[in-house]
Amino acid sequence: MIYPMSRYDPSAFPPFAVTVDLVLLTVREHELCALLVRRGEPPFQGYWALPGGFVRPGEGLGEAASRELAEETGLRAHASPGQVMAGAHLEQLATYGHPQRDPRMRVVSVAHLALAPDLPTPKPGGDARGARWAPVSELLGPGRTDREPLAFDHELILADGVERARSKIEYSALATAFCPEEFTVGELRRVYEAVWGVVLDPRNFHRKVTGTPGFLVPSGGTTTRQGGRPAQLFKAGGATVLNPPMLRPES
Amino acid sequence: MIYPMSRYDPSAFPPFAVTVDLVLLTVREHELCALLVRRGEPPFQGYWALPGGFVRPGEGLGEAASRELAEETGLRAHASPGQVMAGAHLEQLATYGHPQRDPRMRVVSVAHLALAPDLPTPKPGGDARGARWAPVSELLGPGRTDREPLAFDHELILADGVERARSKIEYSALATAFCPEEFTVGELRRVYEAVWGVVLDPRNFHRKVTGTPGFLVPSGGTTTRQGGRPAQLFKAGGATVLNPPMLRPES
DNA sequence: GGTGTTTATCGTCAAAGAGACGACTATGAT
DNA sequence: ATCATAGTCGTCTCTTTGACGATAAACACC
Repeated sequence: MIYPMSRYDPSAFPPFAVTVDLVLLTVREHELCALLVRRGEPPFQGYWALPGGFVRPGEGLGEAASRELAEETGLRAHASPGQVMAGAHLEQLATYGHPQRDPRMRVVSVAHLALAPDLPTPKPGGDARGARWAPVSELLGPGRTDREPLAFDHELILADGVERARSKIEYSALATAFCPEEFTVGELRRVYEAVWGVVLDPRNFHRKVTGTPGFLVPSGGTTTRQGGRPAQLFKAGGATVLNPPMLRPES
Repeated sequence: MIYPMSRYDPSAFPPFAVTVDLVLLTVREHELCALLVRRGEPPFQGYWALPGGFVRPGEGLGEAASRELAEETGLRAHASPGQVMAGAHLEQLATYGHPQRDPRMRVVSVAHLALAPDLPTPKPGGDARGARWAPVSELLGPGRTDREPLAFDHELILADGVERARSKIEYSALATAFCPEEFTVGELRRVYEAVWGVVLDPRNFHRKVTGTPGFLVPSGGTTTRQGGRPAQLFKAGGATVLNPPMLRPES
């Protein structure tokens, strides 16, 4: 027995600060982008960072993430089991707790992943600090030694979030979270192309998504906003898992 | 600006206790089992609970989980990116932080998922408390209103861990973590059958796993420990993701 | 030794799905 | 009118799957 009798007494153990950080992704101009905010205080003052903040005393983790999301974007989302509401999807990503990840004290960050459609305001307001949508390729591209690093371990968190999003749109209907309420098959295809960084065959893609039951439901209208022949409009169907999955072309 | 200037000052925010809990799964006698320990102190004194404990001051989350695993089973594992070592796989599962999940104070638990081969000792020693392998079906089965509940929110954590394991053996080579270093195709098939709770066609399964490059590598020998015709022995190959995945029969 | 039982392994066949790509349609731009 | 742009429907082939027959090599029993 190498443990003190107080092993089960939480007050006997050193306190941690708990934060939530948000990997908020969207697709803008055919590129996968993440929301960054500029830090106004040390440490990492002036660095770009993922939006986030401390979990409040009476607040659950998902609640805190949902609140942060609303503060940054005005979007509403529920963090429960990957629920989509008011256009935003929010789910827990992973927790980062390296002892030295914050130089001031022991901080454990519960990162969340949020997927949102392209938002009307390029730089979401509601906060005096600077904020921007940064193309993920500029932040994580290999060999980009010249880029300015993100604060803390946020580059790692971002990479994990992007990887989660990339793999999750394979076997779930989550890609629709990047689209407005009504969208065309072509718009959905461009989401996949942007997130995966590939080009997909429009005909096979069309056959696949329209043939997967519950993925898309026709909403009746058509649109011509992409140019070319008018395209049928769809809404996200009730399906959450895709069986069989969308296949990411092997690179 | 609804935030205090101390928004970025961790010491200005209320402290949390941070624990790691372990969903440690194995396959025993064709059944998926989880390791439970009996609580010796309030709250939930006498209840069965997932093994776990507080994260120490200088310790990372994965480190803490790895230490707990070693304390409970003697197994070594590294939590880094799903690395398998000395027969055990360990990865972060999810974090649970409902404000009232521990009646004493605010505790955030970073749950980890561990997969191990059937261990020699039925009741792992190293700890004075009681411990047992409980079949998952007895803990989570639907409609079992008579079963004794687990401590805290551990039933939820266990359910999430089991679901993660079930889905992860579909598209990764993780099922081999349930097997000893050398194993036969039939033994691997029984792992899938136990975890998924289905029966699989031995011929199609054999074709599938031996045809997936990097999944299995022949180790040269054969064994007859299962009775019947001697079976070829394999070791886990280097592959971590299976493409195409194993398909769970639709129920 | 036979015979049955058990498990492993190979083969065959039909159905489903994926990738490649031709053809046609309906819009706007020039 | 012609062209460019996107969308949609089909066709063909190849791969993979699921169902299942057949054979092989051990052991248990008579």
